[in-house]
Amino acid sequence: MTKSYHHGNLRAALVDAAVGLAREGGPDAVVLREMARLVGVSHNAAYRHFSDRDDVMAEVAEFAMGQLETAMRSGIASVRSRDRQVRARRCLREVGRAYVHFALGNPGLFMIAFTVKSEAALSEDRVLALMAPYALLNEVLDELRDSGAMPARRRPSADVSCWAAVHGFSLLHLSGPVSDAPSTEREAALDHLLATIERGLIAP
Amino acid sequence: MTKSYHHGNLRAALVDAAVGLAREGGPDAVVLREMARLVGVSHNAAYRHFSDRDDVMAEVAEFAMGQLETAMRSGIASVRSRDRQVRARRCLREVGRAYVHFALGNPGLFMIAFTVKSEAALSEDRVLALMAPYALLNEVLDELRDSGAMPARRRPSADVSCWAAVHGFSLLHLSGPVSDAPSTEREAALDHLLATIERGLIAP
DNA sequence: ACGCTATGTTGGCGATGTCAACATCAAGGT
DNA sequence: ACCTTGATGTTGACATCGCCAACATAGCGT
Repeated sequence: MTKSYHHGNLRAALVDAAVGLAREGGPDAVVLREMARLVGVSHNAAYRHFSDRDDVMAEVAEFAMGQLETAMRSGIASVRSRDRQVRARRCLREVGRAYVHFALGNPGLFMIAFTVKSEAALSEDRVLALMAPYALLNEVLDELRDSGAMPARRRPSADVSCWAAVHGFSLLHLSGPVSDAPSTEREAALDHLLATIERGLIAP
Repeated sequence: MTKSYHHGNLRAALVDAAVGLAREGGPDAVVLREMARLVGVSHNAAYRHFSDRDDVMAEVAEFAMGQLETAMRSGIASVRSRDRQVRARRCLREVGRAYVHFALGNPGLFMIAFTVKSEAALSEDRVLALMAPYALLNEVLDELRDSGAMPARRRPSADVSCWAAVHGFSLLHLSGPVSDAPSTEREAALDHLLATIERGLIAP
């Protein structure tokens, strides 16, 4: 019955295929006709489930952001400290490390997560899903302030600063001039970056 | 005579057109056939001067990096301090500010500057040209260390940290979730970011 | 049983990057 | 002066892609 004229859940299958393509070759590899080929359906079938290629991209981006969020959450979960301030600081570091590790480990997905057209009309909950990692970072920073580890006056801009640092680090290593650095060196550089940001935020 | 069969300096004209397209619409707008149309020459003419579309992109990227470098240099030139340490710190800030301002002021060019395929066979001097902004940042950081403003042990990873911060900040505002922030707020966030990084690097 | 609507399919259009074959010019050796 | 040669530009074609229109089929409610 799976071979019937109607696929049953073509949409999910197409998203799967799109995610697969995205993993392999990044944004440019997400090709509607190739998705259809993979699923065994004829081109144009996707237009019954997606309005547009951008619509597909947004779907993949949502998936990627979800993956990124769980990666960040498991980073937080790995923190064991009892002291509240120490714990808050560790959480920030682990969130940052998880972010970068996800980006470097899933380059295609990561690139797509930030390829969403701003002009594209996004539904309310889709926007919410795309912002989940950002919201999580904000929680961590709130705790950093509430625990007293960071001066409260730094809180408003801390989110952008932290995000910029790890985001830029990831991109420099993905499509930038330091993309050929060995992983041990890269890890050391990441440690230094996270430490620098932490010092900058913590300093009284 | 300019209307002769042979254009004279088609290559330069094509690069001009490509840069123009890049300014308008970013990487995707750099279309070989459109370049040819703008110059008034038939498609495929570009293949006598460029091996590939990637070759054209590399050319535009080189131009963009050149512009970025001069922007950074004029940022440095605006620093007036006499004290060596203060001066070094100001230079770092102005370089960072110039980087971000260039990115936000020339989104298309900036995006292309970091779109160069790593696999593409780049000539030695082309690689050098593409790394010029990076080299300039390194000079500034060397002076920050030599002046004693920054502990020497921080020097090795400082380049990546600084670059990551401003690069990430730029991208978050260009294609990220904070792209709709008003410019005054954006400028304040940039100040905070630069201050945070500076604190993180300077701290003993 | 009938029809309505969601879902797939076929065919086509315009655009793009790239290749192959051809045309034209500019220069230089004889 | 002429003719060859290599560089430069053109024409035409092919494959691929996103998207639109027209058509076909299946499943569901009445």
